Amino acid sequence: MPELPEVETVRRGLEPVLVKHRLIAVDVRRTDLRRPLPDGFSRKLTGRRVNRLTRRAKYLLVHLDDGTVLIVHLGMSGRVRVHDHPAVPEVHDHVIFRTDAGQSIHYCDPRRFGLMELTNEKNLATHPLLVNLGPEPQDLEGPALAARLAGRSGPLKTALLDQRAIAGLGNIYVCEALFRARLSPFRKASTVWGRRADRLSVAIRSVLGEAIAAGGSSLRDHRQPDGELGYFQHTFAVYGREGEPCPHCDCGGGVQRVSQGGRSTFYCAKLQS
DNA sequence: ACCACTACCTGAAGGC
DNA sequence: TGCCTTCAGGTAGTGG
Repeated sequence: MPELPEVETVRRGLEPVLVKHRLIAVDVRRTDLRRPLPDGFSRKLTGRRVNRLTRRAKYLLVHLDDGTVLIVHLGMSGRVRVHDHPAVPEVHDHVIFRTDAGQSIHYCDPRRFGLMELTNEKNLATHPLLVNLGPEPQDLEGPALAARLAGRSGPLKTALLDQRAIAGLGNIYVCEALFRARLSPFRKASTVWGRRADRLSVAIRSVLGEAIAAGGSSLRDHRQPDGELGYFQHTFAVYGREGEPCPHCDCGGGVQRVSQGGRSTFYCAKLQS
């Protein structure tokens, strides 16, 4: 689930739970996420107060009162659940944070592609995980987007997934943005400039903005023991809709699915060029 | 510098 | 019911 809008939704959901609160316990149940949790993870976080919660691309950043910054990535299957009272951990709840307000935050990640790292404010900007990230999509108007795509001979789809070019998009929102912009996923990335780049920029920002707004409306689900995130997918135009009629034309072929770089691309062959 | 491909790990879904 | 294959929102490492 976690692309930029989902991480932003998690950030907003956790803000009232964490900010200005103290971590009174950090229980590590598994250390082997995508990379091992740092040494002394629990000790370094326990007792700290959370000053701010920010986001960079798909990374969640927890800023603590001693200058420590906890970097969290949700990988493919990372989820966060807030419990108002201590709760029995589920199988894939790998890290549990407890706050001085009595709430517990369970970090759940079945595939363990997520990660947690510790750094500090001083080294945050140059941290290896963050230093090569491209700009946030919200900051990229057409010309700036074109500049990020210039010189790239590979397909547009692949370029948009490259976090060094533009940071925060994943497979779903790339498909959706390309459909909105009426651009072919196979088009050479460097051919997107001028009006096409304007269109793509608007499409990216609108699809992310709408997804965040939809996520925001379901934040209360975080609080509920059985609450699942799952809302915006009902509004996908093409993602996961292979074989269904194209929502904006009657091309007959409907939504197609192909594999690009090992990932599924959903698109309409007639509308997107 | 870029690109295609693979690996990491578990679970869900579909075919037989 | 069960076994097998395929696929899934991410990133990083390899070799061409």
